[in-house]
Amino acid sequence: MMFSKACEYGIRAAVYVTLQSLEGRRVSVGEIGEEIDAPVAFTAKILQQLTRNNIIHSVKGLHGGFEIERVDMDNVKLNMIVKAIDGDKIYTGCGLGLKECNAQKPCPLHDKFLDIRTDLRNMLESTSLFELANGLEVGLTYLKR
Amino acid sequence: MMFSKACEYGIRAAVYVTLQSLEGRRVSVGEIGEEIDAPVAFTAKILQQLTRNNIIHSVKGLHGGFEIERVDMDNVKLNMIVKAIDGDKIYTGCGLGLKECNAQKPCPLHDKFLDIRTDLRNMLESTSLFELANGLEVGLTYLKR
DNA sequence: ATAAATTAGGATAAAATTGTCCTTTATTGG
DNA sequence: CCAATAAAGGACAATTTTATCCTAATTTAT
Ligand code: FES
Ligand code: FES
Repeated sequence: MMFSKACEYGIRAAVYVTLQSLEGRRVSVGEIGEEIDAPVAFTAKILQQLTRNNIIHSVKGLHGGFEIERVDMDNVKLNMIVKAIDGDKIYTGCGLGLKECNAQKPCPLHDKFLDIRTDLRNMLESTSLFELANGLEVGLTYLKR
Repeated sequence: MMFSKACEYGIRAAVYVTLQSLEGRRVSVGEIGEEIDAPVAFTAKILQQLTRNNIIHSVKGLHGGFEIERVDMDNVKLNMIVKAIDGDKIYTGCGLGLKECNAQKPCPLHDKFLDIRTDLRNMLESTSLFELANGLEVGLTYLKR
């Protein structure tokens, strides 16, 4: 609705990896797909993007899998994931579909749209994976239903 | 980025029709496509949806075209157009892609997402076509670039 | 009546996104 | 070294969204 499916999966996956890394567990693509209720092979592609962008870390081979370091749980904010997967159209795009958002030659919705986008941006830039994993840990929130 | 392409075209088209109806001019699909820089045949489909939803009015035949009545310029709010074209997933969807947004079993982003969505909703429900056409009329805003 | 203009609507086509499958590469344990 | 395990990556398939084209229906002017 706001993010692509790939991005939604990406965030859910990253949060799940965070949750498990907090317990010291490395997780496989299969487990991730299962636990966030996403197609495994597709999720694998997205995890590749996240590792290439140094958002999570992958280890090949026996006992391998995905993990995230404790510092990164705080340092990685949602906007980094969104940017890695959906690019920055969420920041540069125009709400009414003009080539780019441009205050010099704004679309009729520009001002109102900018307000909301700024809030969205602030939200994404300030929420960390750790924060999101916390609610999960205490059973307040869910990654699938 | 937030609305489908169809919805973006739909809003731009409706605003253009509003602008021209203010001058008493009925406009053709061809002119609309031209003036909002959108594919004509595709725009035609979208205009059909808008007329079926009584958002704008169409007249067939020679000197026909699209128009919108003065009262509707005030009564039609953006949320009606978005709903007609994109449905209500913008209201009911979950930011992280769970089946539906559900406060009983919320995703980790639910609270923060709801704040932003509420603002978006309020914005859409309170801005009318007339308001948007006004900025255009005085040359402050643009429907194409 | 007829011709011209204009929307309505159906059938496709093209492009983008989402999803699957299979092979390769790296790592570990025996 | 060898077998087993797991991510990386390439090729392809399905679905959805976007876009085009053609015909039908409606209205107006002559
Ligand atoms: S120009 Fe359209 S949102 Fe800024
Ligand atoms: S449950 Fe995800 S946004 Fe409400």
